[in-house]
Amino acid sequence: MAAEPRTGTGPRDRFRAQVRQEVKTAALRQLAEGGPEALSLNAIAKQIGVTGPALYRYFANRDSLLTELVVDAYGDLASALARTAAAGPADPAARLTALVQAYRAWALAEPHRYRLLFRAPLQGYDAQAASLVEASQPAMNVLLDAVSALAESPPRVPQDAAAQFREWRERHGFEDVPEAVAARSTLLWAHLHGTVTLEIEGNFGSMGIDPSWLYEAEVSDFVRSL
Amino acid sequence: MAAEPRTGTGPRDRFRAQVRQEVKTAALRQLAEGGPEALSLNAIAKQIGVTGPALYRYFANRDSLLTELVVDAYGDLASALARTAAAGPADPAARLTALVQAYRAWALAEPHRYRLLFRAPLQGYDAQAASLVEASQPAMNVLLDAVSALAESPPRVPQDAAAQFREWRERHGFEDVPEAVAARSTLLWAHLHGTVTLEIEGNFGSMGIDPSWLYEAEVSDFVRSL
DNA sequence: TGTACATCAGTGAACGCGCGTTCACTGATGTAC
DNA sequence: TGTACATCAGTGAACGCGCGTTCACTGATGTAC
Repeated sequence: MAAEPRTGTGPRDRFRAQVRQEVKTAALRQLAEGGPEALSLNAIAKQIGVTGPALYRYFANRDSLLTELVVDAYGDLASALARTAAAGPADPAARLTALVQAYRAWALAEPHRYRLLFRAPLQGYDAQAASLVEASQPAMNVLLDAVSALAESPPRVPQDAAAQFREWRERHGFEDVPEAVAARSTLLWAHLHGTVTLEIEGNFGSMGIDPSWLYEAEVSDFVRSL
Repeated sequence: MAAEPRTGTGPRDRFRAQVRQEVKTAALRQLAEGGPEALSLNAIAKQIGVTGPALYRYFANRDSLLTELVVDAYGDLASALARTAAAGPADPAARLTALVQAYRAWALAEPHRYRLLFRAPLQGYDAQAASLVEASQPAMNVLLDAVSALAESPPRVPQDAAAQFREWRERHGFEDVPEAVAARSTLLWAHLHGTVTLEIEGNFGSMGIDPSWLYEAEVSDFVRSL
């Protein structure tokens, strides 16, 4: 009943890895179809043609599976952003625009995964565990870089706010990012998150509005504010 | 077993109204303490010292109760904003700042109710029903007014976006609001929502950051963008 | 190449729990005469 | 003011369901000699 005995490359290990992936895929499909809380081990098991208890060969329990999905999603979002940053235009403003669009596109393509990342912890699930905070860094990193490239002379930020961002920066190994840039990036991220959230929850849809314009205004206002 | 037989003012009606209120209060307490999904009729019944089926005297079913909580919350938020607008400073920019703070304060004071309004519908619950869209109008109204007062010359907005907001405006009886103001207000609202959401979910807390500065920057950037 | 053994995936039954909702019924409360 | 009756709040049992998780066990699979 050990959930993760050891990692090797024998035939059994490959089989394990494959089934684990199947389980995760089924879990995501379930999240996508059912409501956001629809993650039932028994239902997943049924979907991959197995009885419930069999899953305990692959995951210690429901929370472990959930955590793994969250970490995967952070990784996926980060690499989507990194890909955009790498392939995008050299002009900093255009690149930031591309990044914002990539962020939006990722959330729209898989709203259930976006929710997994930023929703309140489900039923006593321990989000903000150390491993999760760590997993969320790379995505933020890409944004920070893009804003840095844009802000030649760091914008003004009140002293006490700056102090908090200085600490945050040092705690997470972003030593080379000016605190004002960190602060400004956070603001952009909060705005982006708000727009994305409302869009994926259908709030703009029920207003009959295509929010594309909001994103454009968001970026251009932001650039002008630097 | 009729859930809402008729409304009068006899002693029995007063009793009914009182119990209904008790039920709602218990429901909110439960939402506040348990996770966001923790709304169990049986648990509510136990809390007010009654068996489960008794609740069906007062609410048709779980969804009805939920809907009523949502409508109440919209009303409460709207009146908090209206109170702020009425009592606030005459200067339009200062008043908008006060409104933003009031919005934030309401969400912080009762995060579970804020989530109730803007979260994705819980397990197949039919949000965006007509009655709910209607209930959400008054709060938006206060915001629209404040932005109107601020925007003497309506800011530029792309044609197609303007057209959508024109329709939205007419559908909801905001005929006297310029579409550009509606568009700009929506942008402000989206930004505000993002910051508030991240704050109540504890994302800034886990970064060790006091987000007050973000709200200030938000409003001043917004005012400058008009 | 063939056999013996250890490993491990998966089963089926069971645990205790909670959920929303229905139903027939009891007993108290207000109302009409 | 007193009695008869209708109204209605609340009960307790039951329905069918699903949940995460444990446990002892079977049977297949890979491995070592």
